[in-house]
Amino acid sequence: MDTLDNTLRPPVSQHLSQRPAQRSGEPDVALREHATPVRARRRQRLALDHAPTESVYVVRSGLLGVEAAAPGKPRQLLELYYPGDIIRRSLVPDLPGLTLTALNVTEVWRLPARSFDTLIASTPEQMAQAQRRLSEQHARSTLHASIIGALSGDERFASLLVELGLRLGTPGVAGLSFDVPLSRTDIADYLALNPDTLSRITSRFKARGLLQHARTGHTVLPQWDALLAATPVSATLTALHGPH
Amino acid sequence: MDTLDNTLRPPVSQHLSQRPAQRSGEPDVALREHATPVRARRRQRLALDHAPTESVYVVRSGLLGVEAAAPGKPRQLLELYYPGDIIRRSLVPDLPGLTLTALNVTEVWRLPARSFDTLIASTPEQMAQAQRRLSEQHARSTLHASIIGALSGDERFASLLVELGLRLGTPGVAGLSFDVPLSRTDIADYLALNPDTLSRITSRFKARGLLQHARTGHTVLPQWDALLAATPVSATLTALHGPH
DNA sequence: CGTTTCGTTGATAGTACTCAAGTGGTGTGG
DNA sequence: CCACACCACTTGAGTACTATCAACGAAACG
Repeated sequence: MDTLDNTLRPPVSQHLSQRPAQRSGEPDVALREHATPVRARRRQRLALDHAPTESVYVVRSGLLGVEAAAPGKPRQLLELYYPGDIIRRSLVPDLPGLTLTALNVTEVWRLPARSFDTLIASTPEQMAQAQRRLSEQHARSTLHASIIGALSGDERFASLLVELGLRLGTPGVAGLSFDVPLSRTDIADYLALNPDTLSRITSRFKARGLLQHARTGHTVLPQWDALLAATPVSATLTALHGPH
Repeated sequence: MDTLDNTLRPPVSQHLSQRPAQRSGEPDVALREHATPVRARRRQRLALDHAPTESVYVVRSGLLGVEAAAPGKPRQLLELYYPGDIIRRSLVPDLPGLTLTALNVTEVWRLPARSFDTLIASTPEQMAQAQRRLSEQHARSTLHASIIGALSGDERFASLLVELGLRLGTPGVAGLSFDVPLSRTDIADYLALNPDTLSRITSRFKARGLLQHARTGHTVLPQWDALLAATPVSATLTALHGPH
């Protein structure tokens, strides 16, 4: 089942709105001219080659993720990519079973790594913006490691809900709502949890009134403040995923 | 007890040697001129300020790490920095209790972020090298998240031993040997394990003959191949921490 | 309307955590 | 030189959390 592509919705509130792929102006017109627009459906894989044929993807809409699966280990969702993010092989470790997958209906710009590097280097603004974005992605990666390493299952799930709420949520009468672009398995693999355990956690959250969701994947977070209180890293998440 | 600073030793073998801070030539003469050399003793903290007074550190020798400690949670060692690595606030998430600490006797170059950015941008080679290094650090961060999230305690510890062996180890008659620059607590916090649990793991490793260590912190890995077999990510570790 | 897939839930097992006691090395002072 | 305290590490026993396995139910698909 395809879930809706939330990233195309216009922002609704100032504090809990989605952001456009690029914040300030459009310094990526040069990229647009040299890049190939690629549309990917849910579960579609994108090539993640090494240096000679390395591609750079710039996310335009939707959600992607890099997966790994060591033999004998459950699949892992290592990183999530939102609109504006930069994806390339050299940023990702050489793990067994590494794939770049669209979790959603997505649109990306693809261009050869060489072209990307020279284009980016052509103007200082583009360079600065790309570096800022890459720094942000690095920080998010570290934050994710921190969440996986230090928090309990409930706290991890609350952290993900906060992240998705900040990224995709639109305020409504019943609370912040959005369509979850991830399947149950995706979420479990992202949070380093067993799907069964995750199911217990979601049941607990629903019982506590922190979460309502229809089977279509549409989710409502009725108590945003309580959700923020349910994870020790809510401030960090807001800084990295909230509006700038 | 201070442990030795291994990073100044010359390489001994081709496959398991240490690397100099910079691999190819010395493209960082410009940095050297504008940077302030800073020496730090074990446990010394270095400022990790935000944008207005942000500093960039380039590691010259020794080992550093960023720590975080959410209230009510054990301390976490989020990332390790080796010679050649670039450290700056914007690369790290805004976690509670965030500090940059020297785990070792270290020497770093410190310079204002603005100066660093302009210096790096002055020549394409420096820019390329800095980006390569930052990509590598990003990949290491993701790999660490993968290790923390998917592997058992034993596998995590084996992964760390492989990492340290590749970075610091010198071949000897009894096996690969090096001085561990991390305390027991450091290791536990880095691997997201309890110190007690870590102690059990090391005992198990010693019993299996994978590890010998004197209380001075000097460690010998008698069976490198068996150690590689003890972690599913040995190939990835070798790619990121081994000689290039 | 069967078949498949996904999510839920219960029972059980495994792993790591917590608390506490014990051990060995180290440094200090008598 | 020994007694003592201190610290880091080890180890045991009990607990908590998550994983595993299996059964069940509901929705989706042919």
